[in-house]
Amino acid sequence: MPKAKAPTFPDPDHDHAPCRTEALDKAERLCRTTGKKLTNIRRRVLETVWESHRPIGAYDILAKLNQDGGRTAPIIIYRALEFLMDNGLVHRLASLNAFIGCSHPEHDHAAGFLICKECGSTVEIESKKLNDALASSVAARGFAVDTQVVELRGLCPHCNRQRAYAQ
Amino acid sequence: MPKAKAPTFPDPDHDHAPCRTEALDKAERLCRTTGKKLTNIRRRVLETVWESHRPIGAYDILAKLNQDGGRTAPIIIYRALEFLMDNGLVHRLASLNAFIGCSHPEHDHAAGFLICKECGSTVEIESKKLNDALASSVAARGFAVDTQVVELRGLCPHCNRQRAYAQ
DNA sequence: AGATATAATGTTATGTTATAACATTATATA
DNA sequence: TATATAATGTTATAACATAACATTATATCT
Repeated sequence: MPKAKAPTFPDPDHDHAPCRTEALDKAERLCRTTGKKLTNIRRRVLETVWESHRPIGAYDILAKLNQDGGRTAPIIIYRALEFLMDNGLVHRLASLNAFIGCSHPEHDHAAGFLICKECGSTVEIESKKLNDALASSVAARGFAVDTQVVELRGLCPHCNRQRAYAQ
Repeated sequence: MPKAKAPTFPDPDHDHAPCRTEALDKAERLCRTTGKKLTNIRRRVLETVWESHRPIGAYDILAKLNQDGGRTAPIIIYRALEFLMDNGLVHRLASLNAFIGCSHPEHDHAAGFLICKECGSTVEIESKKLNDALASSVAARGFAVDTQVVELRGLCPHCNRQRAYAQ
């Protein structure tokens, strides 16, 4: 298995098409492998989530799917999102009530997120150091962690630089 | 200044009255010091939040305040909560849409929370190690953190022990 | 004290996010 | 092809949160 590269913030000007394509391909493969069904609505929701690196709300997904006259109901979206989350293809950001695609759904992982308050770009981090620190500062209290929500809001490198020049 | 003791999980059988009293006293003092007004509704909301160590939702607070015939509206509660949060007296738990009292509102702090999935008891942690780990694993990516949401769900020591015996 | 500015609360309505309950349709398997 | 299971569709509503504007309380100045 190739060594995972540390994810960096997407360049605002990057060509996004491959990100989306790759994510969709991975999802197809993963579902084929596990026997799960990536149905039409699920694929369309996943595509919509992957339209950018910014989290998107369920009702915004809904609006996009309905923009050419569709009449899909909210619960349809939520059910698709539930499936996608159960299969690691999408994460929910509790602090935003929004959803974002996961680029490495292959392995289970306790993730954290960096959310740029300026451009909205969000990156998933999976740092051993971070998780170890969480684990140890928690084990000391006899607490057994199950699931974690780690969402850090701030400025991404690009927006940070912009801001410096703006001065 | 006395060294802060590491907060532990509240014993399920502990005498809770002093917790509430102390929190209210601190709030009074803090507001007197800063010139902020701890009005009636704000105090009542804070008291309600401090009825236990479990996070409570805004509408549950509302229900408690209205239980003897009151007709307070939701926004009144949210405004009181906003004041209390602005002054460090209450924290919001994004993963639960709920609120919990802060026992050390004196100093600004980037907190994390341990939430017991069994009994609901929630403890605020403020570990230097944890925050350093967050900061460093994030600085490496050129990200400048502003605010953090760290909410860990799992089993508190008491419920963990219970569960062991239940086998 | 009375005028006036500011802060807090009250009132009504509505926006936003998420799920419940049950009907129908598609898909897989015997 | 019968039948079970999974997925989607439909309708309604629950749960969480805020907007806009009116009224009341409190502080400050003259």
